Amino acid sequence: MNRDNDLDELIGYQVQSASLRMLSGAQRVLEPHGLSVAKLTALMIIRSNPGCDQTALGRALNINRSSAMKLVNALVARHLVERRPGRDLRTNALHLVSDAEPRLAEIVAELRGSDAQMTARLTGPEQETLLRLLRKLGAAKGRRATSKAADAPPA
Amino acid sequence: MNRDNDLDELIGYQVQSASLRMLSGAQRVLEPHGLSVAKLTALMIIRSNPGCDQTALGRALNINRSSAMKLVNALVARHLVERRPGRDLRTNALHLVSDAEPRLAEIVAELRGSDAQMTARLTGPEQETLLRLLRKLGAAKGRRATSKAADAPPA
DNA sequence: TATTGTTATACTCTATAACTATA
DNA sequence: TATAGTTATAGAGTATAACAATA
Repeated sequence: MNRDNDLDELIGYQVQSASLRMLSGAQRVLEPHGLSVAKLTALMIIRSNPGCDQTALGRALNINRSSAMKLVNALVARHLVERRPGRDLRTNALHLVSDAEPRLAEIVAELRGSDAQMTARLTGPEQETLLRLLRKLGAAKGRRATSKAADAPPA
Repeated sequence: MNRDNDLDELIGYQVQSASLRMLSGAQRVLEPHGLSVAKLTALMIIRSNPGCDQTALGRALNINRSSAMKLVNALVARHLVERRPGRDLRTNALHLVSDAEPRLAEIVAELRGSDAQMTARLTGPEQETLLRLLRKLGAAKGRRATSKAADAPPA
């Protein structure tokens, strides 16, 4: 197949292509654990913000309350997260369960291995440059990616 | 919200984050045209490979026959693509409709504008470097991203 | 009134499996 | 047998809208 393509010159398109390729590696690691990138990100956020509520988690993930609830349901079902009484009677306080921490560490280690494998084509300095440019591309300056989540205005 | 995150050091994670951010810009452009990134990519592939069949299109997009068919249905409904008789009686030959070319050109122009806007934070040389590294990251060497599409073995 | 969690419902994208016609 | 298209069905992820309890 001819892959000639007006889009190849767009950074957004190349980023998206690279993302899809690397995603497959991440999914190979995460699927056996019943996780996805979004779920793993949620776990990281909960770990860094113990006691946060579902709405705040949704805002951080750019999804709405309803979707955040489903995501938390899945993490609770996997015995990774628990809902404790929150700051008032409407609110849940999200916490990692006690043994989630080491499980998370193991998953991240596997992920690092997969990431290293998939970026082996680049030299060390190239990898550093790529990371720096990607971070610069995304460095928030008050603005956030627009989302359709009515319940999830900018964090 | 504290965004501390073990994953931020992973290239795959940064690529994915950047992809999600840039996707929102692309979607703003594509949605009014009833398109998505996958649909636009399909149009590019069909334009570069006039007469290709649906299964080949699916392979190129890493989706299976069934999904490729739905995608083509949507493009036909939008009067962008037509199915003509193929090389044998089982096969469709996919072609852009006659006026799709200028519509495509306009969409790509809009997309270029959106891309430029979203990468304005990087200098010109930085943009070139980023593009080069992303391409190097993805440069196929006989291998392809693994997919779950049973119908879509490597292209 | 506003907010949190929840439920019901729907849409998009993709997958698997089975069927039909053709090769 | 194998292949191309199709159909039916299902699952993941997300959205909107409405409701109850609480603030």
